[in-house]
Amino acid sequence: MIQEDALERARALLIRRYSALTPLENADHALFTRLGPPEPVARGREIAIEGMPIRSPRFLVSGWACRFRLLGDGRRKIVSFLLPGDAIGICGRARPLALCSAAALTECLLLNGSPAFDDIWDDAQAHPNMVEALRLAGALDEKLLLDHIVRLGRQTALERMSHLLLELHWRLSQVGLANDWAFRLPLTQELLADGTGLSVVHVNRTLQQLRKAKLIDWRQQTCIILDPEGLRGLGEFAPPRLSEWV
Amino acid sequence: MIQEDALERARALLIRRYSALTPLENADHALFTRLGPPEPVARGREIAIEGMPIRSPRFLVSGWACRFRLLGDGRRKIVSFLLPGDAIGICGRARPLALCSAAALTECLLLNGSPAFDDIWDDAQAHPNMVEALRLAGALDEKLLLDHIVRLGRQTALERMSHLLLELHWRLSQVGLANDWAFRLPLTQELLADGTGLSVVHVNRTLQQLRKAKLIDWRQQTCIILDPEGLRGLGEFAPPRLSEWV
DNA sequence: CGCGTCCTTGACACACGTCAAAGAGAGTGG
DNA sequence: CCACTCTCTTTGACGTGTGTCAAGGACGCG
Repeated sequence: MIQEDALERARALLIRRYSALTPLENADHALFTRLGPPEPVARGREIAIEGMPIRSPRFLVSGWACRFRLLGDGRRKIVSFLLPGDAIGICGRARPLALCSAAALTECLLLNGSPAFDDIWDDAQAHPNMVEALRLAGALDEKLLLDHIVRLGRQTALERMSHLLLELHWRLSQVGLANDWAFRLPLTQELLADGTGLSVVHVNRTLQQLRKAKLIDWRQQTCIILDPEGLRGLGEFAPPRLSEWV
Repeated sequence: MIQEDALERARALLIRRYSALTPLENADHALFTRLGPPEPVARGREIAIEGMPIRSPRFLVSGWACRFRLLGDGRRKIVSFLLPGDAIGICGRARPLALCSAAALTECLLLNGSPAFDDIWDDAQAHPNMVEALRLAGALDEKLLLDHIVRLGRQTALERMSHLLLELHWRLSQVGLANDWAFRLPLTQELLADGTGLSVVHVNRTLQQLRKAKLIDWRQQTCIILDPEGLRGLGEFAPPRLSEWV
């Protein structure tokens, strides 16, 4: 059954993602078989609403989403992009109010994490590695937020774009969604603008600049980083030192 | 003894800060008597260094500090300001690598939190409220980071400054360091620039604009918010809904 | 008094935003 | 298979918010 097949791939992806953070055991792998029913979300649909209680912990297993905030006059800022393998609404047993909204940018598939998390919080001793992996995932999220702040506060358009592309590539490669330096980037320039704090027009020009400089190639939702070193020189993106994060 | 006196005030401040997040019991209050020796830090001195292991959990009990990142060419971005009552390096028992550097902006006093945290993590059941307060403090930190991202990505200089001033005022008022709408703001304009992602010159002009509009007054390190409503209209700062954060 | 740090100003440059309109593709329906 | 529409990208012209440079104050401090 295609449904089963998708679920199997989702589990493999989650295991890959969290194993990269800290080695997991069979007991941990088993957690991923205990995920709730898959929930497909259509593009544009909201996944969370700022100020409303978080529903339940979920894993994004396919598609792209984002967390965002709106200002009174309609200006929008994308706070972070959510990629396959990312968790949504993990905060122990608590169900606090969402700090920002989240929405699907493409067709998405979510898995309810409640059963697994009930197991984990019921007996944290039984899953020390999984608890550690979740802690590291949280630290990684924070690192990305800090990167984002530096990007917005002190980098030029060209640098921001380079940095963001390198970040996205690194994250996708962690879950096997990058072929070498090529990856699917299903974002419109408007979304990139809201992500980088630029205007659409300027995003367009910045991308053209990167293309003309032969640093990247981007056609039909596929981005290829042609010159990783060159791009790094601009963006100063440093992947997290996972192996040393204890 | 003056030392003892300062310690007593520090404890009261911490209790006030964390009680505001969730009601604490006597057992929790007792934790704050178990804090390590006070560590004074001179202005400009580093408190943490990006990429180095975090030393131990500490509480900032007086003075201002900040977390920051540096870019290759010396550009600096202040990621967040640390105010009295804020914790530094809390992440369970783990001692991961610091995600960014931190430095004292004024003379600071830190208290080592290790003894108290050992108690807490040894037996989390014994201090449910304190654990909850720490979780909320973490959520609050994240909220502030998200605010910061929106500020940098989608607000003008005038809006950013208004937002930041309202945030600082709210945080200081939580620990009793604001007299109504007046508070001590021991920052140079250069630091405000690194905090808002602007240049020093533009910070200067922005502040003058706020002053001319009779929204604020700022002299000798004392800031007075003359027109809270006006400032809020610009900055759109919304204090966290603590009472509803469950 | 002289020095350092910080604030303030003015003139100027430019990165980026805004506005408007014209392509380019992907679907859709006839 | 051709309009037709929609969304998204691309371009040009132009405006402006913010940065940069450079110099001069103001103030505290030794």
